[in-house]
Amino acid sequence: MAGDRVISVMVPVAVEAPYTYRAPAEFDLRPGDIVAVPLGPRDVIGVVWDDPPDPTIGHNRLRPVAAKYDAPPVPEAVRRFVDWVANYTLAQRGMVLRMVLRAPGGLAPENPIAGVRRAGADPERMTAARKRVLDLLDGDLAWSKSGLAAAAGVSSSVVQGLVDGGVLELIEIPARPAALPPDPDFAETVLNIEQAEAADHLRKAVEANAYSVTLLDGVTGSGKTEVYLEAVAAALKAGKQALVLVPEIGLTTDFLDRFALRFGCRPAEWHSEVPPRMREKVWRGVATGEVRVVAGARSSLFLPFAELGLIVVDEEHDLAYKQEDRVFYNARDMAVVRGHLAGFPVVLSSATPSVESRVNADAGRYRRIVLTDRYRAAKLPEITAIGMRGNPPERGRFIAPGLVAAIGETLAAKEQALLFLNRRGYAPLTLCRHCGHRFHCPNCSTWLVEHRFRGILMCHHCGHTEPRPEACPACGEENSLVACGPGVERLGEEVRERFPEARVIVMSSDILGGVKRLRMELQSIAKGEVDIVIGTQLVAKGHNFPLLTLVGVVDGDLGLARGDMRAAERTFQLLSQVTGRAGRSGGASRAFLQTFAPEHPVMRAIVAGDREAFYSREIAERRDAQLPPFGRLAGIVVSGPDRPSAQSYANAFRRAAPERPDIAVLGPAEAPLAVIRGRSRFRLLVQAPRSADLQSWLRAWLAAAPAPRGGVRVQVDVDPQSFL
DNA sequence: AGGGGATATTAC
DNA sequence: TAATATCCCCTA
Repeated sequence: MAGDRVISVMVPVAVEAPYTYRAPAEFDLRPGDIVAVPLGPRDVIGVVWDDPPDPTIGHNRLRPVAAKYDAPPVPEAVRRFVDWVANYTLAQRGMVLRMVLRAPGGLAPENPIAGVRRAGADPERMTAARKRVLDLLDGDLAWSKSGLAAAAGVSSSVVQGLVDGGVLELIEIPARPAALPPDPDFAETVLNIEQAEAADHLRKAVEANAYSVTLLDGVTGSGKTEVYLEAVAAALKAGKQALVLVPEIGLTTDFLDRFALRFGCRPAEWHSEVPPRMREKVWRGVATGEVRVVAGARSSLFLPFAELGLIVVDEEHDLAYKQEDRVFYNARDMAVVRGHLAGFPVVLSSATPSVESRVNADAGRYRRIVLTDRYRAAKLPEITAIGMRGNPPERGRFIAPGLVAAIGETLAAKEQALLFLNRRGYAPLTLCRHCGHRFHCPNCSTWLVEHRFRGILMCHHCGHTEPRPEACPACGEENSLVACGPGVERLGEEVRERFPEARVIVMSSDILGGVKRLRMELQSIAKGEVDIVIGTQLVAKGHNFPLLTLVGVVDGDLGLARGDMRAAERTFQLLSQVTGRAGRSGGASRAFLQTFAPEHPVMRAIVAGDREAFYSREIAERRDAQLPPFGRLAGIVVSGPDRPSAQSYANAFRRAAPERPDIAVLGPAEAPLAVIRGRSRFRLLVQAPRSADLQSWLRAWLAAAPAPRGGVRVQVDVDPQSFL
């Protein structure tokens, strides 16, 4: 039609480029505007994008934009971020945009709450219920309709009756905001000298209003949170929004409370447990600028902040920052990119930084601030290694004599102990004493883990479960099945036998009752209602156990066995975090580390409390490691029901290989990496030292090689630094 | 023939 | 991604 324009709209589906639509002139659409557009049989939400419209789409095929939402436009910085992330992760731009638009209800302005207020004389007929309502309505005060009914203990029809009789008048109360505005001057934190200097640096970085990355590297209990909250305060004072990324916010009430002590109220939260209504509120508040601070899981990185001026990544080394489905990204790295694109500082905080971040700091790309003192007189525990060859537990037991003695002493002193074993369930392997049969997962190449409490055998890889039989399925022998090795359930059994009077709790991610129960259990531990806590890595992360004076690590070597590049790093991080749980409130504390390899560099670094020893060794080791040469394919990993075509795709790679001697191709059978979720999808896992070269090479390769049906996905697990 | 499951195609 | 089309295998 005359006056109509042709525009590009990015839709949240798996497509790379925006679609082209006809825009009725009265909409006056500009890039960033949120619209509804027809797509196939339905209408979807889309965003007007900056790409020039595709001229090859015939004008008669163009469909008109259906509506424009009355919502703040998606800011330029967020649009460029979507483009960048899609390009880097080799995901479709539409799928990245989808992560931005994940609160569809957030687009309509929120309905005000129905409220009432006293308007006329007493009703003609007074009842007891009516009187209770009117007694509450003293003066001019407005109440929400439902709140008033609840407070007076009457049904809402009583209130409605008073409205109909003209005694009350209906008014509109604005809906409550997602979060109150945090006050940067609410309560100044008392910092030690080291912290004050660090806070000062961060404050200046925020005031500079320019891109920078600071690695806040401080031992457990050195008060990193207090320091970076000062950066948040500076951002608030500068009129900017701030985002604090945390690995699993659903579980850290502790953090929210500390935030409230500093700023007078809690931040807005964003994570999977936030109910839909609240999500919408937060999304809208972030876009309008009403919400000033968000604490959120990795997906909060894609919120449409109107004026973001700071991102803090807490526990930056945590693996929970990696998303490994649909769009593959590491939120820590993408936070750095977000700061770079919009020109604001990013703070990475950890007691055990990732090796990548340490290397970036050493190379001068990040500024590193080290906090060495523990805060508020807390002391790091004294750590002792127990060599399992020289000092083994009794047969059928898993706690070494030295650790048993230490637990006894701790109980006698009315103190709290934590036993850490990173293995869920009762026993990692079940076999038949008679014929030697071992229980395998039918889908994976792993053993089935016994969960005795639930009476099942379970695969921790794919989730397959089967009941634990009475007789051996191979030879039919009764009562011949034996459990081999310990899991936390079995450890609990041993502890209850040895210390029958102690109050014991076993915590792992498969306890029933979810987050609620977990929070309650953590509270009862903090109140001292538990003597011995036994747990998997759940207990290593973030939770504060103020009464803990003893930590025992039962099988410290567990994580080292796996052949992946980061095994040593992960073990170092986990053991540092879990031993650091002890002694946070001051006083003497101890940790024992049971290990088969006390001479292993990771174990020695933990026992000596020497972080630098670990990092210098690990960095040197990786620098000298025989990395696959540039462009070498480390493997093709395939899953799903589509094995034959996976095989043929692998063969296509093999045929291409002779022309590129630097490419090694491995089919699904030999792929060194385990199964991926997703159906009939292929993913190349690629390692290369220089990601920029790799990216351009991959792009060229993908352009030259026809993609198989179902598509190719490529995950590049490298640092994005070299792109910036 | 026709149901059900898996897989392929398409959307401006 | 979500809706729809297509293909394949099975039973009857």
